[in-house]
Amino acid sequence: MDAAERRATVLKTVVEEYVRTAAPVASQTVTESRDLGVSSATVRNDMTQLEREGYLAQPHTSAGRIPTDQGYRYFVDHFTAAGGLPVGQRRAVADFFASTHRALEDLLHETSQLLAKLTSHAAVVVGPDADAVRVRTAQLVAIEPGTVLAVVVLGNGTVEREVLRSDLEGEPLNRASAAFDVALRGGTLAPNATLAPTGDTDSDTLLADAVRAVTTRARHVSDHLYVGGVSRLAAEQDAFATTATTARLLEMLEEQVVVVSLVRDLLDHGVNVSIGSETKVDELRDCSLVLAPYEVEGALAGTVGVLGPTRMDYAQALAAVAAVSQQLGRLLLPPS
Amino acid sequence: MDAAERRATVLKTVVEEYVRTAAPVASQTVTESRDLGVSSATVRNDMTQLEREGYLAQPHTSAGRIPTDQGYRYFVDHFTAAGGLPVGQRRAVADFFASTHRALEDLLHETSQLLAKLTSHAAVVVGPDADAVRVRTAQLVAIEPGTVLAVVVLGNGTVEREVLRSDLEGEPLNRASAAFDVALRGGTLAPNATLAPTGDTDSDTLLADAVRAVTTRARHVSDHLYVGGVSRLAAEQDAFATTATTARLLEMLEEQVVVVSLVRDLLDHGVNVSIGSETKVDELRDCSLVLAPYEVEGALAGTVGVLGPTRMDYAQALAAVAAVSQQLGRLLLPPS
DNA sequence: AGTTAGCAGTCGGTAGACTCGACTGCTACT
DNA sequence: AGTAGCAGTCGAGTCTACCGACTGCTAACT
Repeated sequence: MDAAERRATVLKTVVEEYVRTAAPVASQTVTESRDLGVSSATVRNDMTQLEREGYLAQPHTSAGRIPTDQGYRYFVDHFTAAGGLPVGQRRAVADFFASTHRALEDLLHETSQLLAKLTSHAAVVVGPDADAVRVRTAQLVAIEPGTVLAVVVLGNGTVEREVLRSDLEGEPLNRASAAFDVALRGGTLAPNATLAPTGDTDSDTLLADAVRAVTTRARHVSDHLYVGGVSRLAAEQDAFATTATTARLLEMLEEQVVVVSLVRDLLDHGVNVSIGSETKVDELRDCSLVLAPYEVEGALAGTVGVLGPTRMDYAQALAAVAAVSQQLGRLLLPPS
Repeated sequence: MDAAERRATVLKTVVEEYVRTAAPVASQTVTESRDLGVSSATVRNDMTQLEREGYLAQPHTSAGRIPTDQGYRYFVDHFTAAGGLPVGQRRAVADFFASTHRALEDLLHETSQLLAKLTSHAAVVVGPDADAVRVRTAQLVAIEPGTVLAVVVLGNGTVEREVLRSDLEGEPLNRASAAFDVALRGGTLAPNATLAPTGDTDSDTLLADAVRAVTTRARHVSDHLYVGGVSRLAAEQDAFATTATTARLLEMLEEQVVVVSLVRDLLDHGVNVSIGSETKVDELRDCSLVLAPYEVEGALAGTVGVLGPTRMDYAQALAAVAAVSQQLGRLLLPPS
């Protein structure tokens, strides 16, 4: 083992110990927890170099080292190769997805809670970008006198519906419904569908209403963020500076839009783990995001992620998001 | 002003001051903030008596007094008569409900956030008990080959839908749909509807499926708890003993079921304000709930509430829930 | 050159002593 | 019944000293 290799091992050990104990790691702790065949003095030298290179930091002069964001980054990139989930957890995931038969919203919500439970951190589930989901079928149905329901089935299995006011019924409604289907089917819900006039004013009005309602609503729903395990954030308080920090974090999660676009943005750039200040969002300075996309029929359908302090068990989090995203994607496959 | 009357005023002042400053209130503070025409020594005597009677407590010997739960109770029962909301807030509520046109779920969710913003506390919105909502209309619609959508319109304006697998279409589906409507219309979604056989096996199967799916789902949805402003809870940390307390509180809110049944239970007993340990739930020992039911067409449709520390501006919270619940009820009126 | 033992130096955290000041409760007086 | 005044209590803040957990350096060793 040459010197560079040993330093990498020292870094690895520091990260693991720090994640485990939350206390700065001393050189002696390193030599004790792992047989490097060198003394603590040598480790000390390695540590000073790792600090010079930016992988470690010292909270104060006479203390052990803690990893910097860069240190975690190196750890994640080099030491977290595809670990599986422990059997117990793997089973929990399987059970959850086997026993479930819920509407999509509930499923996603409960998935976020499952992930939170698995990792003991907060978890997020983000729906697919509205522009990326294709319409499988669309129609208009009279449900009460004066009330029409617009129903849209999406590629990821969601059924969106929107209540509309209209006195249309019978054959004119059927024509409007057919036109509605033509306008949307196969396309995305981006609000740019061209509407073929049906030749009937009432139908045209209803049609326009329906398309507008459905497109705006779809955008709304697909930008929805499901958050599970927020209580973990409060429990992890000590990792954050002040209670005000936690409050700001919760606020951001409630606003949803920031996190949703952040998650999408990260995945667009192929990033699966974003550590501390790598995430450019100030509120997330002390947090890391571990993400995995889930796919339905080969198409990106959404993202699951874990949100925890930078001091997090990345290997475990990666295994958890991988397992959950895979199972979730399988479950969402239309049972054709 | 006789002695008893003065003591009540002292109690009132202590509550108001403590709510404002979060610091134990000294006898001198009372005489300064309100012209009682007596000296601080007299107030001290009043305070000892109020303490003996259980309305006030001393954190330690040489400190001012803080209200007990019983003290808050007296305050709420005697000094919070029907205050209105300040114009600015009243306007904010009106604007919110005027500009909104959303699906019910989103509306309730955003209502909880509105209420949180108004009061600077966490807010909850609880849907109506599933057993209390009547079905306005129900039907089955083919949306894709092999897929049928069960649509149920409820008395409070909700539209529930459930995706079912069935190859039924055309006339047999229409018959099943009619039977579905007959089975549910006018009744509640309690899972006890009697199903009249249609004489066709496939139809009967679908019908049974649909009824089962809809009843279980409705129960699920109506037990849903919308929580807004959780970040406020974190910000109010100092009111709670430890960060662990906050975490437990958040956990409970995430579980939903405890809070939902608690809220329903309280309202069933005509309680609008539940203070600290009056709420028998341990996690809520330091919290108060201020509730107001909202009604649609004279029937109880749900509840809005504020969840904050016992040290809360009750008058303001009461005004806020009253304004919001009233407007929400009005908005949910079917625009007939 | 890399490694090591040993030792001096740094600094956070804790414990104890002390003071300050914010209150109360009591007593004696009006 | 109400008040003034005073003694007494106790939390909170400050200061000091000290311990101990580490490091960084130096000099010796392989």
